[in-house]
Amino acid sequence: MGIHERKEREKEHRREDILDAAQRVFFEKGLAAATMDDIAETAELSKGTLYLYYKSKEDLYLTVMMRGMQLLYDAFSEVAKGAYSPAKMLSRLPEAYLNYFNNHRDYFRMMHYLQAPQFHKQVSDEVKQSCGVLNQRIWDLVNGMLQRCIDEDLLRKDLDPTEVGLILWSSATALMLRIDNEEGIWREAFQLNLHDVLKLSNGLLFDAICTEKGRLELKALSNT
Amino acid sequence: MGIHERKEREKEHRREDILDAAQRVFFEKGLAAATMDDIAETAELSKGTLYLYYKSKEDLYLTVMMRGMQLLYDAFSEVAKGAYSPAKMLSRLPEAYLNYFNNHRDYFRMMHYLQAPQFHKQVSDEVKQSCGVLNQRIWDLVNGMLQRCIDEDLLRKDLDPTEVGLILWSSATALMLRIDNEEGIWREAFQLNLHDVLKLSNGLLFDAICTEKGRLELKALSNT
DNA sequence: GTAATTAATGACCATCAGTCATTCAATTTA
DNA sequence: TAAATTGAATGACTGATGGTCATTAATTAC
Repeated sequence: MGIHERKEREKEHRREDILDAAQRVFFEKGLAAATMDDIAETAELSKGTLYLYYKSKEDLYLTVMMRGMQLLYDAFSEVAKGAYSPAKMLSRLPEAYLNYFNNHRDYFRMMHYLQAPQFHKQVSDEVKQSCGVLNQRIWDLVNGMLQRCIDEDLLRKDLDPTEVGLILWSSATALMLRIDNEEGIWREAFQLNLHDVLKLSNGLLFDAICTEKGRLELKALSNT
Repeated sequence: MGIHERKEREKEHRREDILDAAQRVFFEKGLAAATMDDIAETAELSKGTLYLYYKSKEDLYLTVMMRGMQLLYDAFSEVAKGAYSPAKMLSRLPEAYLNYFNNHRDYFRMMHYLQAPQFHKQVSDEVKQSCGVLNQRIWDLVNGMLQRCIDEDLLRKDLDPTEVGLILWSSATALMLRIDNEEGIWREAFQLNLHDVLKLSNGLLFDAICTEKGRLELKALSNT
């Protein structure tokens, strides 16, 4: 009796098709400007059908966004599992995030539309939870790497890895958001290259959190 | 012939009344959840009248927000003009911003709802320009202060004041947004006090941008 | 007192997220 | 094979909301 299983597969397939359509529309228009009719038309389905597979527009949005979170997880995972030295790993971490920003800009953007809290109303508990789990996994991964660097005496032992991670992440993300939205403004009004500012910001912070040993090893790496 | 002038005053007064009403509603509900009918009811006017005084909901929003920007300008202005030593000024700068965040949380929030670029569509050119001017004035003020600290050999001479300002501002703001939105999450999931993280982040950055002299003077100040 | 100007109104329009009674095709039963 | 059952898909509809405009009311000018 493979009929039931075939139907399940078809249903899953349709779910993915809808998600692909939603992704195209959200990438192009952003959350607010995208309409469910747009997505329905792109998916070549009626609007009502979308609601058989996803509870709300916001659920669809977050589900697309989770694809982006998974990509980021994979990128960090690569850094963690690559057979690098701990110092190499430490220097690869910001590179990996910058890479993600440059190569998956659409996902990066999606991950930061949802800062306004009032919009979380429409998100189903399941999706909220899935998001939370993925988020936690990413942070655990980063924390693990930073802890290793502390153990190896590359980062100061008096610092908490989670605090360090949050500081590095937040400052990098804040500048990336400016690069994404305001690059022209800063170039024209202040003759500032925001990519350089991001590099400087990272450099200053790493200088401040590294041990002497860590600074030396990172410098040695950047010279090769 | 004072009639015309009286009418002008009344019109200006009404404009302010509408803005007060809008402020109350935006503070309570945020941009998305606030409706023009809410604002009209709060102002005890019909919705149509609002549009005689403001071109759009977004215009109203930004005009309220500019009150908050002015307050921030005033706070920084106070720091710049207070008869402090340059070192005192430097230490007061992050304090002033943190103060603003704590005491004018509603305005702080408003200033960060508008990250999504697609919503700027509805903003009139006049309001956009006014915002830009205020923004520029704030940055000029901060840059001036940082330049003074560089001249006084408190901050490293190889750094650009605008770059330093942007780095300090962005990282502080990013953490404040997390405090505002996610404080509970971080406390529960990672036993992290975000206020402490903010302090640490500032400490690390100041350590990295100060000269030896600057570090000593700031340390002397914090011990008194 | 009458005409002209200005302020205010609220019914109305268009858009859009989400719903649901109905349709239609595939599957099962007899 | 024919009838009955299931459930996927539909699209007209609802309610909410930003914005408009013809009409009304009030004030000023002559």
